[in-house]
Amino acid sequence: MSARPAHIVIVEDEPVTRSALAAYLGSFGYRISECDTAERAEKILAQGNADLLIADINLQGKDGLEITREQRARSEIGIILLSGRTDDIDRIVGLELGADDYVCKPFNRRELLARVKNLLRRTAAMRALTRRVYHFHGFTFDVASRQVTNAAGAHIVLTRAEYELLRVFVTNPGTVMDRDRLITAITHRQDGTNTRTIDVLVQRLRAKLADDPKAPRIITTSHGEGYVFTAQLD
Amino acid sequence: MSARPAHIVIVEDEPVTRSALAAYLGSFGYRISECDTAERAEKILAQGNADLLIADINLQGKDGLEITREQRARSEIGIILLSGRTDDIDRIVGLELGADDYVCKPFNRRELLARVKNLLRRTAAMRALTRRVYHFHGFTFDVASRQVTNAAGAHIVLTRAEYELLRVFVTNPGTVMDRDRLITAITHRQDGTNTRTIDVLVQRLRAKLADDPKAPRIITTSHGEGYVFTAQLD
DNA sequence: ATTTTTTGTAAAAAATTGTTAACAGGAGGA
DNA sequence: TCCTCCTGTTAACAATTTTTTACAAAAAAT
Repeated sequence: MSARPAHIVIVEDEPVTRSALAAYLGSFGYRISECDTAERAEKILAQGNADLLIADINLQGKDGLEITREQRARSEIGIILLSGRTDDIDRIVGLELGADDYVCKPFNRRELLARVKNLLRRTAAMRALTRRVYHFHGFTFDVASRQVTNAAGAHIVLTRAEYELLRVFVTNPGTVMDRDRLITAITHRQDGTNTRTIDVLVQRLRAKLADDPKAPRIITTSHGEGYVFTAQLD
Repeated sequence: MSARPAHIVIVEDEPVTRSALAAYLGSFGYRISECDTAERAEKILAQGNADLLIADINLQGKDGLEITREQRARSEIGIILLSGRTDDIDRIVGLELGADDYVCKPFNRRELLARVKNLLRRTAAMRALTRRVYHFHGFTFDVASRQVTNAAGAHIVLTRAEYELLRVFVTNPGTVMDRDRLITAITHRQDGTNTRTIDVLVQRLRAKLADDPKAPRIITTSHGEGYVFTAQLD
């Protein structure tokens, strides 16, 4: 039984470096997502559950600096840039764009681990303080305090799984998500959980949000694909 | 920069480097305290209003690494180490002691400025957490004197374990903590204590804080994972 | 129109937590 | 020293949450 490990996204198009780094950090219990392009990384980052981004500055297509600029504009995720060059200008530009750290290859992995740990300590505190409140269909959903109130102001009690499910939906509006993705976002188990669990949870969440399954306005079924959050966020 | 400029303490025994650095950072509006020894720096840091520490690793007497170890034990102040050597070992030791950054001389001052800015952004959130008195849901919790008072001003007596538990919660808001972590935080031993002890302590703490277990607002159960402090700290 | 696949729902089963009570050991007082 | 009170801990059982299972209903495919 251990607390949810930090989720680290690695973007690096050189396979050897990438997998070595992933294996090393993974061995310390972090949850690692490996990507070879900026586009794939952004898909994962869009899910909103990543804690730290490690990006190579020299990528084919969109590079590490562009990812840094875009991510910093929308979140406070920790960012560490990797580079093959020990160029001052590159480093300064990266840092001024808001990257928290800049490590030159070849890097000492123990040093990188120390930097990762320190940065996660910083961002953990920041995450706890950034308050996100969503409004839809008269409901108010406070992510930090896990509270939901309806249009009448009544307090709606959500269980942990219902809360996690609503959080995934609300942070990915308009995106069809299949059951596997929803399961991994919700369960704390390691082994495979039956995907039908999602159906039951969706049903209970719909009931609490007064959403009619036959004409859903908040959580819509996408037959053969999964579910989508279709309420208007205001 | 806001009304109150960030306060940066510089410890460097080489006068030229120190005053150049102080002048440069000062020109960006930061409040700078210059010191040439660890002892003087500690006096200023003890006042508790510093936001960032920049320390040379090679000082006469107590060096930068020792300062780092001591400060990290008592606060979450941002720490940047300076060094004349590009030695891997020195750097790793510094980072593992909890320094947020490590810059080798001769450093580019624009780079250092970028690092200072980024680190201050991170610690701004953290500073709110290193307070001594917390307010939530009408309660006041004074960590130093172990006192809790409710909205009516009545004193609430906490036992040692209840106090330790509340302290862990309050200093890690929004973070789901499993029972093992909570156990080791309140009993300072590693051996197998029944994790269900936490449940009983949480229940008693909830009772004293008038938190309904069926719709908790202060200490929320995260089924299968642990507990989270979800009250808004103000 | 019929068959197949997928989803909604209810209810049981499994896992986890809430609550109460009891016990051991330490602190402090008589 | 013995006693009492209090705290931390464990155990037992009740209540709740999560997951699985089963089957009806709906949607898609043939």
